[in-house]
Amino acid sequence: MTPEKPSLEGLEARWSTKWAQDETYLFDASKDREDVFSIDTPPPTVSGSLHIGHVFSYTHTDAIARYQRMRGKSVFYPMGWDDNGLPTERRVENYFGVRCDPSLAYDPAFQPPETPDEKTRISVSRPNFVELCLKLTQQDEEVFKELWRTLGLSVDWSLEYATIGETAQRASQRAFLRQLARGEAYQAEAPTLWDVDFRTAVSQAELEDRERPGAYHRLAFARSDGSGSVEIETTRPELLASCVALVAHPDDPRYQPLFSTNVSTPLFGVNVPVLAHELADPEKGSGIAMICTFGDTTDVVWWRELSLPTRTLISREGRLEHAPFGEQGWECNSVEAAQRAYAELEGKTVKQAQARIVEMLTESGDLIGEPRPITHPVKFYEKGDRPLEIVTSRQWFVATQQMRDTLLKASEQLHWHPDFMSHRLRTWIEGLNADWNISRQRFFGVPLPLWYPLNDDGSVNYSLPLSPSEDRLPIDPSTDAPDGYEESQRGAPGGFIGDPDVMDTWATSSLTPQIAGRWEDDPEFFAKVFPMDVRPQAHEIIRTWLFSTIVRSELEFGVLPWSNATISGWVLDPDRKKMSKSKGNVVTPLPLLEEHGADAVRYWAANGRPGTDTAVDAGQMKVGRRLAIKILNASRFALGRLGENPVPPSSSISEPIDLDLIAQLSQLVEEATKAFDDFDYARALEKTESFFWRFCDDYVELVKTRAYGDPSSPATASAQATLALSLSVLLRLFAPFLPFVTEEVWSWWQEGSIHRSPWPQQSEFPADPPKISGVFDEASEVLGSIRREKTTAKRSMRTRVDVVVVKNSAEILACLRAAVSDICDAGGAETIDLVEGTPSVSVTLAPEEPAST
RNA sequence: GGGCGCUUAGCUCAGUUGGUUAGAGCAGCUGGCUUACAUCCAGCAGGCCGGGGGUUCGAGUCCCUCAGCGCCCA
Repeated sequence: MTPEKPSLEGLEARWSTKWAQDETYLFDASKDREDVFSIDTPPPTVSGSLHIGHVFSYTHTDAIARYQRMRGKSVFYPMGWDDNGLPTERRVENYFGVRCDPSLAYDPAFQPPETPDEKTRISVSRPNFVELCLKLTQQDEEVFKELWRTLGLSVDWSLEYATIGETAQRASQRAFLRQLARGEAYQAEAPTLWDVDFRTAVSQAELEDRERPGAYHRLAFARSDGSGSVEIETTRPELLASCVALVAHPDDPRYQPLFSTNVSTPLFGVNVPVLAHELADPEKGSGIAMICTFGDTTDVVWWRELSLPTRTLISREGRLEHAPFGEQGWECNSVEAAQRAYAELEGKTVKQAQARIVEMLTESGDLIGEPRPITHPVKFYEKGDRPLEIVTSRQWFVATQQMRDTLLKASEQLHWHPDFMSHRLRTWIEGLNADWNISRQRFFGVPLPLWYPLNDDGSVNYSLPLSPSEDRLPIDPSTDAPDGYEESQRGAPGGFIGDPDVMDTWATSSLTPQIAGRWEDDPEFFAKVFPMDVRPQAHEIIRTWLFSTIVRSELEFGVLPWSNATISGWVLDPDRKKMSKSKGNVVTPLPLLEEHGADAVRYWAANGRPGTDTAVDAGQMKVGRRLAIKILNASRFALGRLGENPVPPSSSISEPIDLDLIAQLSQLVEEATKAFDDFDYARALEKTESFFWRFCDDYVELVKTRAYGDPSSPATASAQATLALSLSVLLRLFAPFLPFVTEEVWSWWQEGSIHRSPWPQQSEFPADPPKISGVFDEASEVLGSIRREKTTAKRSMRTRVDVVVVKNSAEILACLRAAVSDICDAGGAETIDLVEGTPSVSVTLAPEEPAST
């Protein structure tokens, strides 16, 4: 039944509850694969803040999900929570005031303090820490879930997963073990990008360059043959003790005579060779550089390609560690002098050491001139606060560099929306310079499912890792024992130890299709959803999430994990600035949802073109709200005309203007369908919206009088049937965007959920194919002239019109003739004269009635 | 340094393979209580389509170039 005073209030709560009860969005796995539409939903990082950006991009995907569902697809639309990894660890440390100490034993009675002390962190065991992580992420997930329901995402909540959950752990460990078995994963003791605060390795994908002030220090190296010195420039003089060579470009005539000769380092007197390599930039500094182990990634390349020795200096905490001058590999001219000099530096942080060594070099006279300040890009972990160092450590890698060609081909096969986003992946793949390091020296994550045997002397035999059989997964090597061993042998000579590391969070996230699709746990189910139809995601994680997902899928299955990738833009603050916590301009979504309503916020989001950055715009939300209200009112009118009578069949649409509207409607359906098939939800909305306003402002006004007539008259039946059909079609076209208001109106006169009803099809329209005659447009034009005349005369719209003279071509007049009666009714005109001639419309208003005072 | 995207009304943006007079919404202004809606309706005004050059009968749209902004990669 149509309510007397329809309203948007409370629709979110009412309908989200009803949808949950009715399981409206339940995925039906019994359908054939071609009748399934599967979505690789991005699992939001639950420990991050709720962000209007979430609302934005998830609305886009939801609109597509709803469209596909109405097209008859069984939609696989899961929701995951990305809860493992560093952001959660950080949040847990701050929230509970704790710190993880893996050397401690589990304390089952541990309770976090009520009010955590900012300064003193309580040390807890790894299992206790993980418990706290699980506790907090569960709370966070509830908040997200509530937001998603309010927003009206048509997620099937029975498909919920978490990246720290058992299914995810099993899938991650299984995928890793299979890569290990195939030789795609390997371990290596190698120079690794290292964050000294988090004390973990990071991967190339997690790097970012930041512009930092630095200075070139010009240092003099004495030539070993006593014939003077060579001056190099470096931004990192504190690494001087780890210098293993100097390097210049092979074509550089200034240094060609020096190649293969030796020089000795200032202060420490270590003899190092002068070598040639193309990566040395003649333009940079003095054109000759010192190679240290290791100052940056170029040092690593030189070190590897020139087969240089290693003299490690930087510890995992970012301090200068002991340098055994005089011992093997640390030979120098004067052991005593080198030790004395280095004693000044040992134990200092990188920054402190630099300050001290500059003083020392100044005193010794080896620093030439003043340091020359520059600004240069420095590599940081994207979540880190201090520059990355390079330390040598044992890590597990996935061999991605050898996959370059496969990956480039995969990128080309993927359908990108928008297309140009594919460049991001291509340049990333082309620029790969390291294999994917997947081990992290952290705590809250999926453990590497490996143990290592201990030799009889208690040393670790890393070369023979022990792995569990797949049916044991998931395992935790810190509490589970490998096959053939007893727990009592842990740490004992001849026994075993567990791998202490966890996997990179992307090593789990890269398996979201496998995790959500129940890979190996339910092969039949998996075959129904994988490879998936679409991966929606943001563009800043193309090099991480999108890239790594393709890597895993190609390695395991040799196929792309999905056929489409939809890349959403960013949400900018109302001043078009990027939102960030530090700027304090992050917009939280709940107040907006409460103020404007979910449909209104969704309307704003759906207006954001695919891949386009969009500013938060309360004005657009107001427009959306107005649209929703308009839908309520227009529906009330249309359904009010039908009264208690049954909906007239579309075969009773007979009036030319009605047929013309239907023809235009049919064209709209075609356009909206095409746009949606191309993932262009915004175009579908735009077309539907502009049609709808014209429908309300012109069509409804033109046929209003006729629609009020006797239902037994064909003209009235035609108008009523047109209103009913148009309303039904328009509601369904709006349903993916405005799920609440459309469901509300649908419930007034239809059975079942609109979100389960079929997407409008051409077969619903009377004529096939319907032809646009133009009568509606022409009639609207004349009606517009009448309105303009009244407005210009500052008269009410109710003002009567004595006569309207329409001049136009015979063809158009013939077309218009069928609408004369409707125009007269809508415009309040007595007669309309149709005259052949140059196009014009003249309107004569009835004289103003004398004031009745 | 290489690449990608953007630049259209005061603001936010459409403009689909080149094709009448460049559109919408918001804001502004002027009117109107017209029985679906005043949370509304009608109308008006507002633009060298970033600059320059070229291709074409015809360019917001294609090509070249310059500038500014944003991003990706090194």
